[in-house]
Amino acid sequence: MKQYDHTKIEKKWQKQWAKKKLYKTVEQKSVDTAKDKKCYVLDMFPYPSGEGLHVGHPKGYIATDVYSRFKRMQGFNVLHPMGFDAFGLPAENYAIKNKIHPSVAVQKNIKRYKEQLEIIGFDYDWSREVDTTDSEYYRWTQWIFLQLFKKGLAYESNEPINWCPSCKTGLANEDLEDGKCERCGSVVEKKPIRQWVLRITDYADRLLKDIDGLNWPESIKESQRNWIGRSEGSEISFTVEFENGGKPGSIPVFTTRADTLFGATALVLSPEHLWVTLATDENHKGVLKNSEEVRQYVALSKKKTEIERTDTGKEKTGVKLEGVWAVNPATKEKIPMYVADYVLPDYGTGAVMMVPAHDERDFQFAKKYGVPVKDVVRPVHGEIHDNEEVRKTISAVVQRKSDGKFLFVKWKEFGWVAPVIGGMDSDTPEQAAEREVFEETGYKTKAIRRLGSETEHHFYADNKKVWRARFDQPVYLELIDETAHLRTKEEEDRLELLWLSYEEALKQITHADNKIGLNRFVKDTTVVTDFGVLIDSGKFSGLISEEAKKKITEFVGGKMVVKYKLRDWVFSRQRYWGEPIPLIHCERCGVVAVPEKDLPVKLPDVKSYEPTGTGESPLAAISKWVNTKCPQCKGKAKRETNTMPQWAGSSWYYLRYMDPKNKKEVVDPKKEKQWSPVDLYVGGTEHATRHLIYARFWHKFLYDIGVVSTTEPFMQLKNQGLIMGEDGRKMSKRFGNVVNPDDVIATYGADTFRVYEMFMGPFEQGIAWSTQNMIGSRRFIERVWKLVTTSIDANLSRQKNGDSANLEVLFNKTVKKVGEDIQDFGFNTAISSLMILLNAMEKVLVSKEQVGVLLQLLAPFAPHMTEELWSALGNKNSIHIAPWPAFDSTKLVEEKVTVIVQINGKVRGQIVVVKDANEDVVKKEAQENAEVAKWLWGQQIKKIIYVPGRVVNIVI
RNA sequence: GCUCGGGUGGCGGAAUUGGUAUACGCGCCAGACUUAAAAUCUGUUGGCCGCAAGGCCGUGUGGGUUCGAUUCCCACCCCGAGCACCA
Repeated sequence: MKQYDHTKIEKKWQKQWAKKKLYKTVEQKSVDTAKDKKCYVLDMFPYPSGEGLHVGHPKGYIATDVYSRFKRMQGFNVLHPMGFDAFGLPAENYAIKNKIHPSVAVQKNIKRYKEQLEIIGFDYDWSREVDTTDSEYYRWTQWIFLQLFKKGLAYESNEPINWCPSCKTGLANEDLEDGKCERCGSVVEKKPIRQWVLRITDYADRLLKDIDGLNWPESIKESQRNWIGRSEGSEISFTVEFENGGKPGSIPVFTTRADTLFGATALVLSPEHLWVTLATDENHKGVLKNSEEVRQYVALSKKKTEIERTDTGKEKTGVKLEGVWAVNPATKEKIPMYVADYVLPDYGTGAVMMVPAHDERDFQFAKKYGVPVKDVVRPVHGEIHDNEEVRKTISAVVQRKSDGKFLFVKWKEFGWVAPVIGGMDSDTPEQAAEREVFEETGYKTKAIRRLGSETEHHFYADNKKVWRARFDQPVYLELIDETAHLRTKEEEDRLELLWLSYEEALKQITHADNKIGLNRFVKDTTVVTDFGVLIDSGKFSGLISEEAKKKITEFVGGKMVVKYKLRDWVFSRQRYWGEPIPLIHCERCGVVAVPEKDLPVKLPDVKSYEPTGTGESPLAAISKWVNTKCPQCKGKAKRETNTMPQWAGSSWYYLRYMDPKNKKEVVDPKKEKQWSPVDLYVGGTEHATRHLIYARFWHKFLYDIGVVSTTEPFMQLKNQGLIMGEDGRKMSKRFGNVVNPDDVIATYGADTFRVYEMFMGPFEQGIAWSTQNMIGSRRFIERVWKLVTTSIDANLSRQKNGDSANLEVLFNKTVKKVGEDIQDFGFNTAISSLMILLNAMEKVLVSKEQVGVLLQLLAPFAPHMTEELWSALGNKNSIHIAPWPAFDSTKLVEEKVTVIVQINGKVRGQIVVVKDANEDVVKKEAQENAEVAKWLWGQQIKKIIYVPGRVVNIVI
């Protein structure tokens, strides 16, 4: 028996495979027939850092490798390529820090990554490798940009954008994390600089809608939906009038709650709102009486960082605009105007109507600044039924001063705990509340105030057996004295008095609806943000919110609109290491596209590439490169000096793999049709709202201009869970817990490494590395080695007790399960069933065929050792192109099955019966079983349930 | 706060349409081999009570549906992720 020498075996086969071009993908002649047997398996290509790979990085690559090998064995024409993404900030910052030119550093890092990947034994077709920094690649990145430019989807802008003071460049919204630069953690500023922006918002609707059809993890889909942030609402104009007699103007607001328009008691503008800017400038003195105060407030809020500005916990601030007012278009009432920085400038119209009664933020502001609160929606709880008995009630909130507890009653007959609730006659809610509290509890009280508006409840009154509608007004009352007066005997028998703290009350109150008044009092808020029925809203009173939105919008001449949170993609970086934006600024013709024949616009090779920090790219200083001729008028012109963001190259790389050497176009349409779309895409969750949105956007654009044939690039997406360090923390140099795959592979072998990473746990779940646990995988590999080599040595006639024929069912089951598990990424259970099979095989005499099947099933996971043993078995061709084993679906169940016998659902015994045993026979046998009979002794059997082949349950 | 995931032995984790909970692996314990150790092999291993036979309890908590619930329904608690003053 040969010793298992992983290093020798792995080197040998990696060399062989490369030599024989085993994994080279070829296009098939006929697109139509090729299409249904193709499989495009894609990894998110790495961004090669100077650190090299740690053991966590290859997890996804191993998974796609297993999957693609499996698919190849199933006869699919597999495309499984790999490449490198290397433009952008991280590479440039690394280069600056280490004083190596980025182009040199990147090539060095790529080389190191490739070496590390190669020893793991992947089946990549390296002849298709792409490198986003190669000018032959970025020629096409630039080409796509030009198409966007030509379609008007790339535009120049000077709006304030996110600026990272440390990286010295503008950033897209997607590049921020909690208002900080995602790369370096610096707090970003708002800075107006000239920049190129892509109109991704034009695609917002399609990007959102098409999410539904994707076979992606729910969490990623949800992240994208959140990020796009669609909301339907109304745009409504408010007339503005001037105290000094100026000409009235109007300001549009965006709202999703037009149904609350009658409750709009102020108009609020963001500090950046154009109207505010105009009203406070030199030319419009006299419009605002407090112009200076407003100007100062605006200046102050512009100084705040994004984080300070959008901190939800912070108290709201603002300034009233004196000397002007707005007119509520529904009520025609004059309402005050404020400027406040809780209103964001770049969402909706930058102005909102303030409805304190039905919006949490407005309520906070209104309370502080004394804006009136007007309730216009009555919340509805429960569902409306026909023939309801209607009651108008009050519910009383009574607090005792001495210990702060609240008064409740317990209904002795039903066990209900509730506040005092009583019917209203012709009196006011206050009078009714005082009367009811006294009658039911004997306490004298004084009503202080109503707690918000009425609430509406629909419920089934159990005690009276009727459906009931209740309109309830919560009222707060003060105790006149803390001693209760005598109650009638009748009341004493009916109701028990309880004094409860707020927390106790929340727990004990038996009907959730009865907590409303108490909550309004304790939390000191009467805000109702739910939909309901309109009240106090003129002719719209009585309508439900959903209906009223549209009708009120129409009534005031507004329109229904859709808004998105998604912002256009800030696409230029004031940095060196990126694709030059292929545009030319001509003194006469303006912005002109570089002619396609002149692409690529190569990044000039320079010594000094540090960012300038002025808002200009370092390229601007290279006059030889910058100064050029206008392609149209041949006059003096300058090149655009901004470069593209890191995400440009990765937004379309999956297309280039289909046709990596094409000099004439992005991709040959025939090849595109054969391979598109990507069938399976694997990578980390960190790309949820950047790469995966950008790539979808570009893909849809390319679809629109006829470059690609599908509307979505990636049909199925899987996220690998993170591998943490042995200490449970994220693997990082800082923690000293990084495990290097090269070391692991040198000691234990690539096959062990691969099997372990797939066996660790569910693929999509994060998990800590454990070298100890990995040894279990090594043992498994060694046991397979031993089983196969001893079988070969003994000429496949090892004598053991038993007979390999007994394994037939297990083999069929395992073949089925391993195939299914790989198909849906259940690698851990696939390996577990292979272990079960091995355990069984070790105990009996196995045939050459069976040994072969074991190796084939294991081949995608452990490609080297299975190849070695496969060839030792006498096979001439590679195991990796051998057809995947088939199973016999008639032989998935043993001839004899164990049926458990339960009595009243508890397992009391088991019987062995033939597979298709007659139900009555099984039931009879079950009762005769000695263990079971014991429990049945002297009992009356009520019922027997039989689940074929599984369980007999006897009910006694 | 909203949304999406997820809570199962000492640990990683398995469990078809509701049908023997803890497969497989790690660790632990015991045994074999060895002068010894490592490696390997064999066996045990959810908790409680019991000498034992055996019994009871057990999938975050509390209810419910069912002959039977890790699985379905309701309420709640905890952990992870995304979004968050988006009107």
